Amino acid sequence: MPTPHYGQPRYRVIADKLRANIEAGLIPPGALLPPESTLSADYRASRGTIRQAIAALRQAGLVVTEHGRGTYARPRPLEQTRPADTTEPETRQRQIPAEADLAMLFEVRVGAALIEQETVMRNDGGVVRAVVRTYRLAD
Amino acid sequence: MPTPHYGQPRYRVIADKLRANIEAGLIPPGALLPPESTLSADYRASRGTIRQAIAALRQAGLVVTEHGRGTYARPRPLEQTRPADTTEPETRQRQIPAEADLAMLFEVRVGAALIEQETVMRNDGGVVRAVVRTYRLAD
DNA sequence: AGAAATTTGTCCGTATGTATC
DNA sequence: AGATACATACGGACAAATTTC
Repeated sequence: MPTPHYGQPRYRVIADKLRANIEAGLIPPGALLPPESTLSADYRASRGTIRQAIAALRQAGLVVTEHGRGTYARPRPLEQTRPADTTEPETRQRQIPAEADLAMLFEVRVGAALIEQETVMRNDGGVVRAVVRTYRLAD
Repeated sequence: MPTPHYGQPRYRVIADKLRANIEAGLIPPGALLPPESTLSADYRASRGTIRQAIAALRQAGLVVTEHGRGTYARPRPLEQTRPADTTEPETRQRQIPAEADLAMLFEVRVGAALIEQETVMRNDGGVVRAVVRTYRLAD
């Protein structure tokens, strides 16, 4: 068999099928995907091609892979309820005692009161993109 | 040659060397990198390994690749122009293992690699006004 | 315009290393 | 310690896009 990739390459096709299975709930969020060896047999593709497909899903944020363990479907493609809320950053504020590193920067004693403001930014899928923590003196 | 990847895998080492060459200006911005076949000979690595290294640079946004044409160094990653302005925020970036709280937010296991970017903002007198720490997933 | 050469893209098979169970 | 599963690396082959002659 040569390597004809008319239209879409095989790894793309396989990635799309896996994506469909995940989004359809056939592979529930948090569950392990079948191991690469099984997928290789199922889709009649080499392991390298399967890995390429999984890499595409990983880059799309649909799965996470852990060495020696497996590849998990991402918890929550979701939404529903709340129309525009998903892109809105969540912010929370609290008072904390200064750790050594922050105390040094602010030139206060360790344990001095600081205000920590934490903002969590997520993408449309609800996956955390970044966490921003801002520290100021309490006063 | 077997496959010993003690410490760092070969593709990582190669990627780092290429990155150094780019950032040192040895490969000027916008210029073509040597073709994969040449890199393969230069670094005594298979083409697949070279492609892995380039993929890492591409993901890092340092290069762009075009089918049939080649891989270009990206115009300007960052830095230069340091006007010694004391009120300018100082930013520093490093990789850290995820603490429990951040691991939970990012949905990774404790100890996973995170990028922490810390910016220290001072007033005219040099007193720290605020510290902003931004966390993202490494890679 | 067309053919050849160049260069990246895809795919396979195999072997071995490393992490987890 | 053994089995399972992902990671790295090699080599070869052919496809597809671009450039060159």
